Amino acid sequence: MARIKDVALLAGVNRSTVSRIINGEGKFRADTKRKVEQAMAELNYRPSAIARSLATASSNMTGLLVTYYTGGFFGEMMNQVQTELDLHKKFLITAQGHHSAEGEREAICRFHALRCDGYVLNSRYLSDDELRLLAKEPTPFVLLDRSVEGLESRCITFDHSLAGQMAVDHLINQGHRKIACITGPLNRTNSRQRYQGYLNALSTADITVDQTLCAEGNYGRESGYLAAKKLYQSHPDLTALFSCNEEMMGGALQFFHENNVSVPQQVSLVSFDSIDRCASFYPTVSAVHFPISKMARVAVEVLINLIEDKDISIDRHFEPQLVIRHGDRVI
Amino acid sequence: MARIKDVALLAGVNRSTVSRIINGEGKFRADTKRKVEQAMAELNYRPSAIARSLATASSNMTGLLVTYYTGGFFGEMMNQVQTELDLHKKFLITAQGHHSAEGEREAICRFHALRCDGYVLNSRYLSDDELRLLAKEPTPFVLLDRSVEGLESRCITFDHSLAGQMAVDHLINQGHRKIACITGPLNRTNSRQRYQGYLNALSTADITVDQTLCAEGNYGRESGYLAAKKLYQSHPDLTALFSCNEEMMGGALQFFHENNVSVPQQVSLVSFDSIDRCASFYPTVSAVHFPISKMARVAVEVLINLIEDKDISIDRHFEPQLVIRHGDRVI
DNA sequence: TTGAAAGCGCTAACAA
DNA sequence: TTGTTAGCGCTTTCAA
Repeated sequence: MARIKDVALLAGVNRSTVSRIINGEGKFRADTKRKVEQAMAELNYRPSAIARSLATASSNMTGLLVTYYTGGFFGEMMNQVQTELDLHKKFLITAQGHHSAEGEREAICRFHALRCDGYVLNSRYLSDDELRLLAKEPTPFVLLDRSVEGLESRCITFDHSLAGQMAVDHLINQGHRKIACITGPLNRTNSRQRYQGYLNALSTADITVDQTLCAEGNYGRESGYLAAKKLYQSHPDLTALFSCNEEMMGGALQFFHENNVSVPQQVSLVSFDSIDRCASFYPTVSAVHFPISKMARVAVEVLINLIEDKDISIDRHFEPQLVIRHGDRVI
Repeated sequence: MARIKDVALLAGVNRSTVSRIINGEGKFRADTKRKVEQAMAELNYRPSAIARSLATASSNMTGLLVTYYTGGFFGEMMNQVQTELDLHKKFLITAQGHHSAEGEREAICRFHALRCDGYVLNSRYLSDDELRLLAKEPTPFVLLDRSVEGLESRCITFDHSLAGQMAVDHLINQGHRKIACITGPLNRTNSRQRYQGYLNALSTADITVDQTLCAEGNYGRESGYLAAKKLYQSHPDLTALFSCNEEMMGGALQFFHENNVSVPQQVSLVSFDSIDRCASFYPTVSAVHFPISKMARVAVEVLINLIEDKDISIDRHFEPQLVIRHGDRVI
C-alpha cells in the first residue's frame, strides 16, 4: 500500500506538501497540486488513519456502548449515532455491555485502548460512583438515558416516571380501575421509574395498588407473554394493561390473541415504545414515546462539543409524549 | 495518559523491556517483571492500540459491512461477528451500506483508511466484477451470503433457491395448489433465487404459475402487509402463502388478523426466517431457516485464516432446513 | 535477560 | 509556497 513518501517522490515534492494538500491547509501552485493529485491517483494512495491518529494525537474515533447489537432499540441507537458521526467525519466503534458491569468496563477499556476521542455510554450497570470516577479521566464521555448527580452536563435524560404516569393516566381517564402492569427488571433504575409512574398515577386517582396486578419482565418478548399469562389467569377481570416496553407488549398481545381475549373490548392496552413498534401491532397500541432516536443524536452533539471544548448549550432533557392508537377504549 | 516511556522510567528499565513484558515475549527476572507491573498499575498505563498498529503494521481491526444497523437480521449478524472476533481479541469496525453501491464503496474505503486487517462484506450492490477487482488488493475480505465466480474460497453461501423450493414443496405436499408468494426486491440476486425456488416447486408439481399470485415487497413489514392485502383481495380463494422473509410475514399476518382471515384454517403460511422470529408469531409459522448466525461466525473464521495465511479447510456452504410450526395445515 | 536504536506513516513547527 | 526535521507511542532487530 502506497505511503505518503511514495506520492511525494512520484510528484517530485516534499512529504509535507502532500500532507498539506490532502488536508487542504494553505495555498499551493496549481501545478504542484495537480502533480500531487495525479501521483495519488496513480498510486491509489489512501492516507493511513492510524498514522494520522498517532501524529495528531486524535483518533477521530468515537465509542458507543450498547447492551446488545440485537433488538430494535439498540439498532436504532447505533443508527442515529452513526448518522450523526458521519456528519462530522468520525469513525464509530461499537461495543456490547452484555448485561454486566464487567462487560461495560471492558467496552470502555476498548475505547481507551483505541484512544477514542470520546464515547457515548448507554450504561446500565456501572454505578454512579464509578462513572463519576471515570469522569475524572481526560477522555470525555456522555451518558445516554441516564442521570448521575455531578455529571449533569454529560447526561441525556428522559423522565421515565412521568412517562409511565402519563400512560396510566390515559387508562384511568378512560374509566379503567383494574389496571395491570408489566414492569422491566426492577434492579434497574429506569425500570423502577417507569413502574413508579404507574404507582403515582394510581395513587393520584385514589386507586389502591394491588401487587398481584404487577409482574416483572425482562424487556424481552417472551417475558411479556408469560407476565400477561400470569396476570390474566389470576385476574381475568382486569380491564387494562400497561407494559413498560414494546417487546413485552408484543408478547402480551400474542397471549391475548391465543386465548381469544379481545383487544380492546376486553382489555385496553398502553405501552412504552421507543421505535413505534406499537404502530405495527394488531390492533395498533397507544404508547408513550421514548425518543431514543433524538436523544442519541443529541448525545453525539454534546459529546462533540465536549471534545472540541466548545461551550454550546444544548437541551439535554426530553419529555414523554402520548401517542393514541387503537388498542384501548373508554369503558 | 501515561506512555510506555513513563512506565520504563518509573520501573528503571528500558522501554523494550516493558514492551516485552506486556506482550509476554521472552523471559524476565521476576524482580523486573514485578517492578514493571507495579509501575504500570501506578500510572494506570494502557497501551495505545494505535501506536501498536503502526509499529506492527497490523491494526487488529476487522471491518463488517451490513446494509443497516436496524433490523433483527443485521443485528444478529453483527452480534455473531463480534462474538467471534472477541475470541481472537480483534476490534470490530462496522459500517452501513445504505442500499447503494456508493454506500458500500464508502464503507470499504473506511476499512482501508483504518487499515483493517480484513473485512466481512454482506454486499448487495457491488457488482461481481467490482468485487473481483477488489480481491486483487492486498487486504483480504470475505463475502457473507454471496457467491461470486472466481472468489469461491472467500464466499459463505446459502442455497436460497433450494430453500424457497423446500418451503413451497411443504405447502404442496399438504395439498395446496393456490399458493401466493411475497417476494423480496427482484433486482437483488438472492431475492430472485428465493422466488425461483417458488417457481421451481410449482413447476415440479405441474401447477401453472399465476403471476397475479405473486407480489413484490422490500423485506419490510409494511410491504408484507400491503402485498398480502393485494393478493388476498384479488384472490380471496388462495389457500396458502409463502413469504420470502420473516418481516414481511409479520406484516401479512397482521393483515389477515385485521380482516378476520383465520390462519391456518383459511390460509396456510410458510416463511423464510433467519432469526426464528416466526416462532413468536401468533400462530407460530413454519419456515425455512436461513442460518445467518452460523454463517457469520464462519465468515470470521475464514477471514482470520486468510489474514493469518493459514490453509484450513472450512465448510462454507450452508443448507436450508425446514422448521415446522403451527401456521399451516393439510387440506 | 536486558538495552540501544531504528522505524511504522503521518503531521506540524520552523525555516527558507 | 515549499522544504527540513523532529516527533507521535509503540515494536523489533541486533548487540551486549
